[in-house]
Amino acid sequence: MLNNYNTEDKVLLAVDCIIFGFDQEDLKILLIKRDFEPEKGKWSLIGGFLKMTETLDDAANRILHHLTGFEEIYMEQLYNFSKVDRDPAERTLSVAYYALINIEDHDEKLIEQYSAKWFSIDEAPSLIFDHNQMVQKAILRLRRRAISKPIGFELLPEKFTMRQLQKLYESILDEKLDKRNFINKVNGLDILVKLEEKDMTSSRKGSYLYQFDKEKYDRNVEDGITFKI
Amino acid sequence: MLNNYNTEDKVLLAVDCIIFGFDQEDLKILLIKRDFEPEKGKWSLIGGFLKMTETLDDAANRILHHLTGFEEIYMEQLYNFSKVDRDPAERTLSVAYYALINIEDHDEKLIEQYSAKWFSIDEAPSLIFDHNQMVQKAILRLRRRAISKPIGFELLPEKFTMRQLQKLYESILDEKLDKRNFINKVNGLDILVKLEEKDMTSSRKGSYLYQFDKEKYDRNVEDGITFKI
DNA sequence: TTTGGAAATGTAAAATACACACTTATTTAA
DNA sequence: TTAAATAAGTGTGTATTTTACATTTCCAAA
Repeated sequence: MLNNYNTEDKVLLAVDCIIFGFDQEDLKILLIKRDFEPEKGKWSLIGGFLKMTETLDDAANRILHHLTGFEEIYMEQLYNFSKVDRDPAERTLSVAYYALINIEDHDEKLIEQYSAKWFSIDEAPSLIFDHNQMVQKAILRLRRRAISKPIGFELLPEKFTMRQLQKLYESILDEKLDKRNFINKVNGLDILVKLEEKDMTSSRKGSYLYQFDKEKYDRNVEDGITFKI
Repeated sequence: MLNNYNTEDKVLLAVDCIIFGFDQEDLKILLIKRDFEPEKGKWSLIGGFLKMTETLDDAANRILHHLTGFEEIYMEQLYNFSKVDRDPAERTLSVAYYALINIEDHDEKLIEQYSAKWFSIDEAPSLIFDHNQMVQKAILRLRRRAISKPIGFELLPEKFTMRQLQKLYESILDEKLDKRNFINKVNGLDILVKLEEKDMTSSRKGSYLYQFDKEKYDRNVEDGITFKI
């Protein structure tokens, strides 16, 4: 084992992003129609290549910002996919990231510009390379994270109803939850602020809006109180 | 976004392995003293570079096999470390893997040959580059895995006592566990075979040896019964 | 045969998770 | 004005899981 850095192989490193959104009904992912070879015209995750001067997180942020116009997106590194022939054009490894964004205030124009489209996760088309595998892994990771960390709120507008929150979790976990048990549990966490305001769009009675209180949550964490849905 | 693979940067990709072992008392990691620059003489994880013709798993296996002589080591990809200047010699990213091996039957000669040494995780020396960070992350991952998947057995000899198993979990989780509760829980999982044989080394009475029954476990999984310690 | 030391064993209490159905508020249409 | 429709809001008992906890058994060695 010598310090022979020069004789070692160098590879292209792609970063591909699974962008999750939630439209009040379904968990969705944002896909683009590839306008270049190989696999031109097919659907794929949004991605790009790592540059010499940036970290993987930087690259993922750059790519996400480019497509969505957002900074400060919630994002987590997922896995490095390295099958030798995964990209037929050239030996390329890809580090998958998943990101959570509030689907409501994304930039329509950018989405159009890249022929991007939101798909419900169970209606998404087949993707190029190993991107389907990436999505599967992202869903599993999101599931595990969402029950133990308060990241679901990243997918919701700042103010949301209990029902919206419940539907979000139902779509992430892919199972029906009991309304009363869910609300009891969430209230027990003591991390939401109930507002005076009501959302009147979904019913005649209207339903109270809530906000996630990050400071309260952080204090809970310090006190060893854990988030668990 | 064009298919300009040629203009993209290529990087060196290292694979570094956190090798865990268990010596009946402490959780340990295997480290080597670097015999090449940069950071010659310092302790580090064992690692190597990805070759053009192999996957990351292949590379990790190759590296592990090289040092331990084993094939079929339990192994999981952990995370990609990508700070731009993490390796002062050249832009290198590293994919960390952690591995679990039965410390008893590793190859002494190979270990010596590479000036490798086992360290208890809380007595390990400071490591080069970002390797300390890798170890920290590996410990957290191992903790999460070990309570939800029966991977602890990878660290034990084929036949082990309940007490050994408990000590193993105590050292992984870094907390004392109650003997009766632990045994009740483990027995409840219905994945161990109690042997006739006893281990006589630790007491006059001797304690029964157990074996992990993978087939039983697999059947449980099919039946939706989950492992949970 | 006594002694020392680890192995083996069970139960009650507490906390958590789960199942489950009716009332309230409000708008719109009769 | 009253009735009907619709989603919101709310609580309790039961089952399950987790936790706390102490004594007896077995064997070898003295």
